[in-house]
Amino acid sequence: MARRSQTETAVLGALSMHPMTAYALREAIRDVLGHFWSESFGQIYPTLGALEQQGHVERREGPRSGSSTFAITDSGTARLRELLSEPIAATPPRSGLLLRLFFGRTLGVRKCRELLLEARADAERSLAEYDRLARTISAEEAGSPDLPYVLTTISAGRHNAEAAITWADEALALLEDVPGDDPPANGPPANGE
Amino acid sequence: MARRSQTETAVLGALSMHPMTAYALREAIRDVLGHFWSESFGQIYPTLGALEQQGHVERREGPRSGSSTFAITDSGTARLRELLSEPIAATPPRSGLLLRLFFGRTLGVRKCRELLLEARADAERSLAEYDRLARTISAEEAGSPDLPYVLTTISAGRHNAEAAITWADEALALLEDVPGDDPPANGPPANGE
DNA sequence: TATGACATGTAAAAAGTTACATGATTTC
DNA sequence: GAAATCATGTAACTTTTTACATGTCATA
Repeated sequence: MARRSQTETAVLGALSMHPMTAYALREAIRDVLGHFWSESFGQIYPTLGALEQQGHVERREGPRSGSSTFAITDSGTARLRELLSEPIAATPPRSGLLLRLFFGRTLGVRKCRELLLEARADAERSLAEYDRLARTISAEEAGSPDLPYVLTTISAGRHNAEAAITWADEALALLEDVPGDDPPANGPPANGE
Repeated sequence: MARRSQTETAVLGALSMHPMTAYALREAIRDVLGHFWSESFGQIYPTLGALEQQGHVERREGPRSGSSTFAITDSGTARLRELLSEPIAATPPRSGLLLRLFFGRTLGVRKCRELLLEARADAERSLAEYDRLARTISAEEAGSPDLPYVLTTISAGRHNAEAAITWADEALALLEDVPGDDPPANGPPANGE
């Protein structure tokens, strides 16, 4: 699955739930899909244009003069089904946190602890945000056939956040026992930055 | 933190553990950092070259004629410490699995179940791999000051994999109750929207 | 002496991000 | 009537991936 077609998936998918303007699409992708997917806005308009040309979406009159609402067409739904059925392209992992911890000897125990505390706090915040989101969406979309699927993805986020908290606590405990070097050696230890 | 400097971090970090050839560096980045970080190999040689010019790494005679072993210098260690201290650049999430599940109504319950079973199996495999890795590294690096940090990152992988398994089971149970539509062939699912 | 692992690199293409440019409409 | 938000788009830039080109050494 070429990368480009993943933008297509996100756009068609969002439109499969409600017709909306390109602007609303941006926001939906940022605020709702945002928890597990990201699209750069620079790609949305070109993709929408291409989808329109292919007849997968239809441009209708928008809420304002000069604005358009886009709706998915039957062929768009078929295309979406096709895209969703393609094998999942593995996204290479990139965790800046783990990269830093891995080289913790050089970074120093103290800073590692700080990073872990931050990560823990972030995860707590995410947890609260997922709960809020689940409540909001359950209310807004009550009875919608999309609801169980949406709740499933939110639950994935919850589980990840919970795992992050457990892990951080464990790692903090483990680092207790590590000699508190705080970078020894040569270089400027407690300075710059 | 510009993207480029993250490649620098990975390269300097790996060399901070052992001096090695560029080839071994590639493998270390693929096999060890690979669980939470990825670098495209096309960047490693140019980055090494730049680091050499800046005096952060030193080229020594390698194990073969024409090959070189690279070692980190004092200024390289200082630079690494600097890079590790920079704020973590948030990497935008991109989960192909969640993107598909989110639009599960269009994809169909059956295929969603298949995806979840696959994800569960993947997580089980990861779990086994993390255990193997932890054993190998504990033996190979016994007593190394890097060991606790390395084990911490492996533990993060374990926790994630465990969370994925719990979540998948939960999601599978939840999807039991969803009307088994399995998209009415090709036509629009519930309507035209 | 052929195969596979070791070893070093480059160039072109694709993808993604960012910042900008522009204007309409609502709300305070 | 000023500010915030809604709305649409483009261009330049950076990053990343992929595929390729080349050669050495051990070993079976």
